Amino acid sequence: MAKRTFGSVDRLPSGRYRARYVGPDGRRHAKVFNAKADAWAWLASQQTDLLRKSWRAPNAVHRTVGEYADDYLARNDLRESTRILYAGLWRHHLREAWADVPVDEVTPAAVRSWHSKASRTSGPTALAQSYRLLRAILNVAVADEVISSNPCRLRGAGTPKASRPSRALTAAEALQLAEQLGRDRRTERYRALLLVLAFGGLRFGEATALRRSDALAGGRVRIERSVRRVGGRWVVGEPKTDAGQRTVTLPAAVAAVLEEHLEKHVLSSPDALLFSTSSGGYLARSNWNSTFRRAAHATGLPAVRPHELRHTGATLAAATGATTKELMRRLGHSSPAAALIYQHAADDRDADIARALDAMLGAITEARDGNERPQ
DNA sequence: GAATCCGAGGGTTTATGCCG
DNA sequence: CGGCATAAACCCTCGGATTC
Repeated sequence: MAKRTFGSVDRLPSGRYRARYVGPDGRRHAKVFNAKADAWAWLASQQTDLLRKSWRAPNAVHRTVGEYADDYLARNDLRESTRILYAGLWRHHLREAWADVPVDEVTPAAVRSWHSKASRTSGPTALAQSYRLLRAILNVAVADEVISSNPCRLRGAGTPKASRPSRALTAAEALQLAEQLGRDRRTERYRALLLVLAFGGLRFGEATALRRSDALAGGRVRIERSVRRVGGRWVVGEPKTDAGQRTVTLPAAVAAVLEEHLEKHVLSSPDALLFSTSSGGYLARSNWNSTFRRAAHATGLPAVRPHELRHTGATLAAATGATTKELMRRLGHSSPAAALIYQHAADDRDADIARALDAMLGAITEARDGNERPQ
């Protein structure tokens, strides 16, 4: 049942009348009048403003984009990594242009001209992300009803162009890289890591969080955590869902290399890192990247990225005919979307399926001809 | 002493998850 | 499905250590 009146009017001890209502900002607004009718009239006018979307919270109109940004970044429901990312976007791409502009003076034209100017100095992704951040910040002002609509209306400006897809290395290329790493005694300790990434399909952060005690018998590796760097500090995370926690079995040849690696490069303590820097700390991605790149260059492989090793692991697993569920488990995915990509990548299998169908059809034909079905 | 590599830092870009 | 949040990867740079 709908409320019959908007707001309420009550009588104060002084004998005057006070009109009150709860605004879209969740706060209660009030004004005192001498006459009861004036109080109701004021309520009616506020309601009209609300319906016309022209209602403005008192004192909020003149807040600047910078003030809204500060609030936005201070929200406690942002993860630290996101806050760091957004703070960087704000500092590098938005602050100079927008910090001192009152939110109600941000026009679509101003946004457009900022965007076209910024497109000359920012990369496409940074531009799209900072545009989205600006839009998100101003959306708070819209929610506050300080402005009636968001001036960020550039079509498609929030979605950067997709980059080129990454390719998976072949098993042979991965082995070639491993050999290359083994040639130099300085990079030899990276060889096992490369093989584990390529044939186990582990995420880099999962591999570098592995400890001696996670290497189980039978070439199995237990993945229970991952490590990443947030704002210059190492953060070891336990996966929130069960999907990330899993045990991956490595091919025997890789397991053998890992055994050797354990003897030569890993301290004896059960919690010694399996793949660490020479000083025993977590392996930084940038260092692994450059080592990887040098090896790739030395073997004459076309441009490859370290992450493509994971694609290798995934694609090879898919090519063995693993089901979506099996792939998800091995890769630690919580949704099938990613695993499906690899299954498509393993489309070579289609020919095998066709051959198998041929065999079945042949068998049926033979049976119809009265022959025994060959077993 | 120059060349090369390692390790670290920080900004940028991509991938994935989640939710309405 | 799109927007947003977040995780993860990429990329560049630089100082100091190591090797040649």
